[in-house]
Amino acid sequence: MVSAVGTMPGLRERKKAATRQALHEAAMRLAVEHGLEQVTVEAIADLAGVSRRTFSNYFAGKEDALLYGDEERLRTLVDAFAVRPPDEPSWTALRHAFDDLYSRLGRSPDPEWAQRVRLVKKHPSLLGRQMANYATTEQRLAELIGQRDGTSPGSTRPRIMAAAFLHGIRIASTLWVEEQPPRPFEEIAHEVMDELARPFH
Amino acid sequence: MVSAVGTMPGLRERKKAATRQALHEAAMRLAVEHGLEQVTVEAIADLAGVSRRTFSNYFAGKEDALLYGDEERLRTLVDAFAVRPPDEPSWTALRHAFDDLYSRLGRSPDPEWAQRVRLVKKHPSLLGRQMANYATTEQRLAELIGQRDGTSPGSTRPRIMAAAFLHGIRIASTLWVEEQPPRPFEEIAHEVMDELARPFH
DNA sequence: TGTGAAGTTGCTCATTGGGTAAATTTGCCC
DNA sequence: GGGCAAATTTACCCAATGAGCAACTTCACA
Repeated sequence: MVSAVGTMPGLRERKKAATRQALHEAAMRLAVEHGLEQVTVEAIADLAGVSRRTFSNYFAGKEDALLYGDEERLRTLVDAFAVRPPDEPSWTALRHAFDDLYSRLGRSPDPEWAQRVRLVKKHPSLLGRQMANYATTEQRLAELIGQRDGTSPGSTRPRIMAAAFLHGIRIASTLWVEEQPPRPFEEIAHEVMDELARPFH
Repeated sequence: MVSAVGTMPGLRERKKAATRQALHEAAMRLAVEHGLEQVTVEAIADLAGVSRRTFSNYFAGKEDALLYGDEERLRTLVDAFAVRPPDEPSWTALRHAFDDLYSRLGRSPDPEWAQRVRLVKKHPSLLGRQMANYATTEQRLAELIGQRDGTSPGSTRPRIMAAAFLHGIRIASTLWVEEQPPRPFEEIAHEVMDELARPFH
């Protein structure tokens, strides 16, 4: 067999990733075309070429399937933060991780992403799942920040920083799809981050 | 009839509020006793003395019934902010509104509240709904802040302040139920708010 | 190539959310 | 008090869902 070099995950893992991605894309297509409420799990599974039962093996519901892209985006961001040089202060490392992912990626970070943000705005059920993603990500990120800064576990500082950063990104993305005329995402995000640095009064 | 004085909302409205409250309390009792997953909508309706269909007229699901208390708490907080003197800067007004509701209420702001926070920590489905509540509240609060500060609509500043304040409260409440030994809630909340004022680095 | 593990599928069932229409309760005017 | 209109509850219903189970298929690894 022509084995690929390095850490190719094996056929099994690749197939799983493929069906997961297929289900996600099917959910997106159908939701954009017909609106979320009109989309059944069965239709998604059909379009992805698997059974309804298999859908349940991958996602807890159509909302999860739809937001899988967001989940990945957040995971990537956290990973990028985790590998920043350890001598960087956390907030700097967060902003650098963000810049690495978005600013360098050019203007439109992800063509589907804007659609997803718009879908979330329309459907409250999506909002819940998305916010839940942010909350769990906040947890993981806070732990990483705590390790980096060497603060005692249970300290409030890392949690607040994690929340501020993530919800800053969230707010920036909603502003991004609202703003008229449109501005590039990273510009808005930077503005939000700077705003966070300024004290409230 | 012995009509009550003042702005009594009428029997119809009072009964609606009563059943809503009854459903909420029934959901709480059952969730605390048996765990959220074991609780069916039918059981909640039974305990509240209404039909399953009536439950649906009040809440979209058991999570909503459970988090009704949180929804009210947030509504009260926003209302308290709205009636602060208009010359106060928004951040000051937010903190004063908070103090009015919590500090003056004595040590334990709500005996059920801690239970709810714990339930949300255990069940991800609750986390989603709760975060959705925060997101919609964030929207309303941002509008009020924008009006008070006279910023142009669509400005980023009010949204960020609303998010910072609300998620500050959210983080404070999770810390509150975690912390060992326990500290009063408003102390933790103040600490979090102060932390938010300090710039990140 | 064989053997066990992992993944898929069809079947099934309890639960759910909501449409509809009948029945009941409340508000209000006489 | 009686009666009518509007609001609310309820019973009945159905499509959709999430998940347990057992058979079947595919993959990994020796």
